[in-house]
Amino acid sequence: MPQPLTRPKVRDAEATKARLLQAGTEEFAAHGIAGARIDRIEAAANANRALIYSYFGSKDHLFDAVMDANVARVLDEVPFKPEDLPGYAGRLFDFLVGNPHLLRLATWHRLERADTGHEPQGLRASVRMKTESIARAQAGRRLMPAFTPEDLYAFTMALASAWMEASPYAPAALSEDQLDARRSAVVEAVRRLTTPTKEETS
Amino acid sequence: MPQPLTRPKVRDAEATKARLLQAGTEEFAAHGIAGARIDRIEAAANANRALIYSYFGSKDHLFDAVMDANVARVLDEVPFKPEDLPGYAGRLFDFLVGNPHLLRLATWHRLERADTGHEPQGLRASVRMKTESIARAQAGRRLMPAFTPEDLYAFTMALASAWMEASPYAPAALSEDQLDARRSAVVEAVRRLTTPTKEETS
DNA sequence: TCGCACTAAATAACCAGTTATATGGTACGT
DNA sequence: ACGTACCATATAACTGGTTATTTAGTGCGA
Repeated sequence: MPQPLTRPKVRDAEATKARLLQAGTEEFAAHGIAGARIDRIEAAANANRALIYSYFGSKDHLFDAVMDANVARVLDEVPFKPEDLPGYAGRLFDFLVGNPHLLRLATWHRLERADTGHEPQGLRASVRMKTESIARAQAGRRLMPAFTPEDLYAFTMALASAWMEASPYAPAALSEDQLDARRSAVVEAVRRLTTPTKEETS
Repeated sequence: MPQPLTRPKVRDAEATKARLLQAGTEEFAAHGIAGARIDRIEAAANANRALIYSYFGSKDHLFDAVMDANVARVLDEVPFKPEDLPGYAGRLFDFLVGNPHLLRLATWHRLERADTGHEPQGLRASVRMKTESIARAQAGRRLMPAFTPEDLYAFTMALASAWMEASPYAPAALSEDQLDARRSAVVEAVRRLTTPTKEETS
């Protein structure tokens, strides 16, 4: 990560934007907006700081662009099926293990940028899609109606990321086995939210 | 919060420290460590900035002191019984609703201060006490052993604060009824983690 | 030759932390 | 009762370094 990104031989605005986004992702994930330093991004991206301003407008807007790009990745790479919320939780857990800065970026966004009204591109629509499909699955009796769709979605997200709230930044501290055990526990927990209890009848 | 705190007529170091802690709590909860401004704390506390340095040493150490004070409050005011994790989740939920900056402070701590090695006074001991008492309750068959004590504790915390991860800073947006409904959902969710499912026998 | 990618240097504001000084209370000597 | 030396509390002004953003260009590539 301290290694500066490599530049193509020819001038390429798109490639430079990509490098700035990559360097911005790491810098913002590590330090947040207020703690991020333009000169560190400049150095890591191997690009001149003025380009940040001509391509993105400001430090804050670079953060927004970083958020948009990363949220898009999650939405693309973690498929969602309302009938299989435990599986979704497991896949989300895996994704967060593999991409530890994502949770940090999302958290910085909530803390530093929630009141600005800017929301990551596509996030609201995606959440609505998910809760509505949960509601349809419940109406079609393919899913327990014990919780509202919003609660069920929030709980699933919370459980999938619960382990990180207690851990330090680097997840490498956990062994393969410990990681598997945690993943199973998360899946099992979500299963219990979507499965009838002893005294309930379907 | 923009209203400066009132000063006693007589000089009183303890009262000044308390005002600095109070002003620091609000400033740090709102902006984090990097975003907090000494001159704003100075103004809000109605005290001189140099006192921050003579009483606490630095901006970072003031943050640590703020954390210690607030963590102590939670530990004091939210009683824990391993046999009643759903009730604990409900009480924690209530406390977080009543004290919205606490979750923000804890989050800033995790993001900005986790790698410094400083931990809030008494937190580690309290967590150990809780997980160990969960383990004892499971051994004594007063609690389902479906999850490890650590997982059960982490999940309970995550569910109690799940609603905030999705909401903006001010929780005032929710009506009394919505709040009650969310609280019930949290309690019910934790109950399902500690109760046998249909196919299980005690 | 024209536009665009890119650069170095400048700028102006900001900000954590320090210092030199003042002030109020208090204990003690007389 | 009175003065005064002493110390903790408090303050205003300052310092030196940092930081986001702008500007005035340079030169590549088509």
